[in-house]
Amino acid sequence: MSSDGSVTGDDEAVRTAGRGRRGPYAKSESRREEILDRAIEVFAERGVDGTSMRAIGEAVGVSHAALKHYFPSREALLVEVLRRREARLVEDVTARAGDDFTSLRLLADATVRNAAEPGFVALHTAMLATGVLDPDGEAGEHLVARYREARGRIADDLATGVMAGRPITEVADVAALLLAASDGLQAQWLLEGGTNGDVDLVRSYGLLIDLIGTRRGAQG
Amino acid sequence: MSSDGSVTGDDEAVRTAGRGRRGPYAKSESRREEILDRAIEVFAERGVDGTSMRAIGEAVGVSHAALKHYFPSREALLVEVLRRREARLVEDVTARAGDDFTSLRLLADATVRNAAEPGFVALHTAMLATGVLDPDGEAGEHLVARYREARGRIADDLATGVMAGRPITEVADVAALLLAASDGLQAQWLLEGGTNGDVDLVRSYGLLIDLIGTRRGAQG
DNA sequence: GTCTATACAGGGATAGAC
DNA sequence: GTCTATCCCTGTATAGAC
Repeated sequence: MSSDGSVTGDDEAVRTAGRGRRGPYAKSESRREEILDRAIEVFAERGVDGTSMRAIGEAVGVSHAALKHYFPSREALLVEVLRRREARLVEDVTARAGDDFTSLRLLADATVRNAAEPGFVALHTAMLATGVLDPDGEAGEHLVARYREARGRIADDLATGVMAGRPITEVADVAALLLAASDGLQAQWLLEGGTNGDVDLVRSYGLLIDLIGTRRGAQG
Repeated sequence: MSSDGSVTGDDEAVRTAGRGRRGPYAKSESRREEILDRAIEVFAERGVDGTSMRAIGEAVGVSHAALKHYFPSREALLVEVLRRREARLVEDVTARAGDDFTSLRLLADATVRNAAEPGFVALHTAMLATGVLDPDGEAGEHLVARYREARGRIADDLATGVMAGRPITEVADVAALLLAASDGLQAQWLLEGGTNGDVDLVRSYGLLIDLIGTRRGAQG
């Protein structure tokens, strides 16, 4: 689901990432990684709202203001957490899929994974709202890119698969619909208390996938 | 879409709403209404993030702390704004629908209305995230009730309409799916800059409705 | 480059005036 | 019942030490 495979997603950081030399950003990079690790720990323990800059700073052992040398804002830091998680999810799901994977199958697998990580689903929902309120902010820019890339990839796959021969606008709409339903169902699922609640995330999403995979008769 | 038709949605307030007598809550009620009116003005001018308690307080002419006598929190106040808007939307859409309205048609009409009010769509998305992060908070409680009611009503309508004869779980899943797709598409739509962007909210949602209305072959 | 100190605005909570 | 004053905690911003 990520728009790229990088873990850091930071242009400057990428320049030196993984190399042993002591370049201008070498230390920054490892420090960034450490801060992210701590942030994820705090996040796992206290949730999104509990992950304050001061709490992360405490976990790292520095003042909250020091974090701004590595992340311009709390929003940017949380986006980075999200980015990491997305990259990990893509890896895991594509690995599991083996040879015969389609976007539809990938999406279904990702949903199963999501159902096992309610904390990250909540983070995604929160960042989506943040991005919507400010599309030019860190969350917004990341999500715009991520959704564009995902819609494009899904649409391509659909166009050469189950929707071969359909008009492009319809294919594009279905791609948007697939991502939208995932986000919306996740929200209702969390609202109902997750897996124990009345909303069955995996089953409902599976229904949409079936609907698209087996549909007939739409005039086009 | 609201779980009820009330504008205030407050049990105590409802007791005296609309009556002329000077009961214990009469003054509170008109003051609440005034605050909400001002809040909506501030909200329209400065957006969700700009609608601080202090800003509303200024518009009303009191300190931000005074607002707490009418609304326990900013979250509660914004939920009330949302509630009002939902009630208005239901009125307008049902009025327009005339005799032959189904949930499917109503949902499509509501989407057209939503596309004309991006500010409120953003508010809804923001409150949804707030509710997800804390389902027991004001936003969470309202949304849980609202979605349950909406899912139930849509499911009933589907069961006696286009989905007659289908298994109940499938009908319930489609109901959740219809609300989910609406929320998710709205988010992508706002992310892409609204009506001028690459995501066509009304068209994409219409496609889902067509998909459900004309579907065949799903094994039941 | 890394970090502390500090100041400011926001939401929330409480005490107490009237 | 209505409201101000005030305090706490948060994210953010800046100055400046090293």
